[in-house]
Amino acid sequence: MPELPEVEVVRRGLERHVVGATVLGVQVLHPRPLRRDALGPAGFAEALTGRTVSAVRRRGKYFWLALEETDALLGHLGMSGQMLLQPPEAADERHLRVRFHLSTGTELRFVDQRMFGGLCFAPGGAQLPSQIAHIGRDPLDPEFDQAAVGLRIRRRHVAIKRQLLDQGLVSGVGNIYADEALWRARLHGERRGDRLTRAQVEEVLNHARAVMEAALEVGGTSFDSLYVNVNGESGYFDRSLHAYGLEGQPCLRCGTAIRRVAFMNRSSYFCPLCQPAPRVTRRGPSPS
DNA sequence: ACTACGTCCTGCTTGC
DNA sequence: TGCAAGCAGGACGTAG
Repeated sequence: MPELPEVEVVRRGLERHVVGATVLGVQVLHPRPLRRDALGPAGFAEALTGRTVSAVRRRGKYFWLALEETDALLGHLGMSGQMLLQPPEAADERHLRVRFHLSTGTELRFVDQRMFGGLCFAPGGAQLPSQIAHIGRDPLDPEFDQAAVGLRIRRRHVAIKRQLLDQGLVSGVGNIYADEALWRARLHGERRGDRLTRAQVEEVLNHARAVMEAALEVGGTSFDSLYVNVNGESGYFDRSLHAYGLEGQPCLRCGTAIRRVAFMNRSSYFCPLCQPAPRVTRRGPSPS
């Protein structure tokens, strides 16, 4: 599942291979990935044809191809999306959704099995598409204001894991890196932000940044064959995880079996000894 | 205004 | 054997 490091790997690949290229044609093979596009498949194709990519940018898990520094092609990989550069003679991928013919002679292909991802045309969005104006800066952004984010976290009566996953607060952190950052910070995900110290919040944010930077260094994380970077090469990083997906395995710090609990229609993994649950798990007014 | 939960998707895995 | 349910999960719409 692509999270921030994987998307950054894709961004870099696109930056290297498509900046300067002109879109000669667009073929939409499935309407679903364009569900957030205002123009519809035909309008989408028309709006992009003839445009030249001037830059490739990213915020959190979103990336966009700036078109002559005015409009943009905005994308999100969802759970299983890929941006592949392929020679025209390469066979269509089973889940090929959108094909771009480029002036470089290669094809840019959006492939997405589960179709949680998508593309859309962003008028005037070269610097920052309006569709993602509500997305917060990510911890790898030079302008990420950690003190301000920390303050917001400590003002909310919301569990720390929910806040880490709140893309409007801090973007780029998904379920995997949230669990990893919490394990490193020895914090249970149900601990409420307003019950944490400034140092604890600083620490978990620092760990979130550190684990994503480490993943980026080795080319992104991959847990199955669905994620493939822009060149078709799988990323890898799963060996460095200490909590996510390790139910029943001993915690590397204390040896206690890692536990898995249901959380927001997904799972949370944590060490029950190193990351003790808060005494009050139910939400509500603070006892006074 | 803010928070929380259900829904969207497909394919692999698990269980009866 | 075959089918159904479970699971993965980011973002958004809507309900509270």
